[in-house]
Formats: sequence, C-alpha cells, structure tokens
Amino acid sequence: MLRMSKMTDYGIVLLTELARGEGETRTARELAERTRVPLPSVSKVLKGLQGAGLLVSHRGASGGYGLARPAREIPLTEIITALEGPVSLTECGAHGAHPPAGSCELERVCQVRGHWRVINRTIQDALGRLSLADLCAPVPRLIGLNTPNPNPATVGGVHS
Amino acid sequence: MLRMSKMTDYGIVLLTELARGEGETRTARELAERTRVPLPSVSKVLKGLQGAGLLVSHRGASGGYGLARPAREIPLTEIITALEGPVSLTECGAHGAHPPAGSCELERVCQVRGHWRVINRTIQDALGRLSLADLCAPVPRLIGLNTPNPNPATVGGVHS
DNA sequence: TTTAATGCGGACCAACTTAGTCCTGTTTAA
DNA sequence: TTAAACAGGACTAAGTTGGTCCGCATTAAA
Repeated sequence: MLRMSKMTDYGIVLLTELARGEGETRTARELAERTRVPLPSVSKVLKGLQGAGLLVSHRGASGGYGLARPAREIPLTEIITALEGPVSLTECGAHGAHPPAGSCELERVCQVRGHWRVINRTIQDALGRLSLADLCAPVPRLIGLNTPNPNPATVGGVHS
Repeated sequence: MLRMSKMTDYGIVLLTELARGEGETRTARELAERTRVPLPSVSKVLKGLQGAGLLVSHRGASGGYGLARPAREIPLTEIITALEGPVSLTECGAHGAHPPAGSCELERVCQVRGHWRVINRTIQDALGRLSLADLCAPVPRLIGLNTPNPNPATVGGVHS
C-alpha cells in the first residue's frame, strides 16, 4: 500500500504524453486513445490538472489541453499534490505547522509527531527533485538516486 | 493524501511506546491506556505485528507483547510493510520485478513504469534508514536528513 | 485444580472513498 | 449555424477502512 490513487497515476501518464508533444495541445479524446485510459477518467483528471494550474485549456472546436509550463519546470510533487492533496504520510503533518487543533486526538500523548515532519519532508524532497521532463526521458536510471552519491543532489541526503 | 492507514499510524505509536520500556512486555490494555488508542484497535494492530514477526506474544495470565528484536534493528520500512504491504506508490511496482501479468492494463503503452521503480526504491531507502529506536529519541532533528543539503532543489514546500 | 487474565482468530458492520458514468451547459473555430 | 471540445456537476457501484464483538486457547497464580 501507501499508494497513490489511480487518478494520480493516470494524471502522470497523461502529462508525460502531453510533454512528449512539446507545446502541442491535445484533446482529451486523443490522449485517451494514446494512453488507453478511459475517456471519462481522462476528462476528469485533466480538469483537475487545469484547475491546479498545471495545464491550460482551450475550449471550443479544435480546443484541447497543453502544459502551462515547460515540463522541466513541473516537479513531480506538484503533480501529486494537485491530484491528491499534500504529500504527507500522516494526517497530522499535512496541514503545515499547525494541524487544525484537535484533529488528532492523540496529540497530547503522541511522541512521534516530530519525526513525521522530517520523514514527510524527506519524501517531498525526493519527489520534488524529479520533474515531468525527467519522467519523459526513456532511460530510468538517469538520476543518481540511490547509487551511493555520484552527485550532490542525492535524494533526501539521508546517508547518515 | 498519500497517507498511511490509521492502523499503521497506531502501530508505530504502539511500537515506540513498547520500545521505551526496553524489554518489558506490555499488555494490549496497558498500551491502549498509555497511548489513548482504542483497545480493540490496539489488539488488532498488535496481532498483525506479531504475525509479521516484529513482536513476540505471551499468552495467558500476565502475558503480553514485547519487541522481537532490539528497537535499533527494526527499520521503519519493515513496520509499514508489515501493516500495509509493500511500500510502493504504484500498483505496478509493488510485486517485485514482475507484476502479475496483465494486472496493469496500460502495461504495453505505459512509458512511465521504469521511473516508478526508482522512485519507490528511493522512498524505501529513506524510510529504511530510520529505525524504531530513532523514532523513540526525543529530539526530532537527530538525523541529517535534509540539513546537509542546503541545495536549491528543494521543492516539496506545498503547504509552506 | 480452579480461576481469571490474556492473546487468537475470525465474523461482522457502518462509514467513507474511489473510479467510473452521464448529463446539461458554454465556448469557439470553421 | 454547426459541431467539436471543455466545464461543472450529480450520481452510482464497488471496494476499503476503522471499529466492534464473540467464542476459543493458553497460562500464571491462587
């Protein structure tokens, strides 16, 4: 588990497809055909991405969707956040510094909260270092993610 | 979103409580009282952790639960995996190398899959570097998670 | 030997979430 | 004027989740 929703998954597939077309706008139908994602779902996801400012839409005949920014400037975190809210493994870390008071009834006794901030931040950093453009590149091992430290941008810098 | 289930959250709270007692066994009731987690849920979670080999249980009067290993040797990934299955943002990366054939109907056309392997691996690594013992330590900034890395690639800050 | 405390295993349910469908607008190029 | 396309919902079926409850098995201690 610990999964993204299917819609988010779709969203990423659709965005990469769009990004491959560099600047071209695509209709929902077209994207559905290319990616095999069912059209109504495509439509729903694209609406969401448009609302979040990642896509621009053109209505009317020969309308469609296009990236609002170059793929290089769209971090993966932003995509995920747009489609399923803040990236945070726990409820209590999701709303910035102050969770709505009382939202976690264990607040008073919970000894672990402080750590989640760090963990969530780590994951956000890891995801944030990948851009949509990276996801379009054919080779999967482009970034020195785990490989012990070829460059400074190693994800998370967790290495004790 | 991208949340752990509440049960997993409970599990971690319970384990840290247990770890604080170094070697002592605790009854489910006792843990429920200390953590304010409802007893039936405590019971359910502890059963799960026992089944996964993280806890040992002693039945009968004056029984209870204890850690199966020193807290230092229990990585966070293992806890999460025990309670909600493999840590993987996407379905298709969850079952090791081969997803059950056909489980993802986009398999043929999906251009993104390779990347998920890397991303999932990254998150697993990040979580795996923290042990239960780390979560018990009072100070949250013990590990140089982000700090040694004041580089510009920070994105995550979705919610300030 | 009896008793009471404790974990074990499962069935069960209500509430919520998710994915997917569908419909009626509105906009716009041709 | 028309048809293609997005906008914004309402709606539904299926699945998941959190939580409750029960009877059984085990065991320390009285």
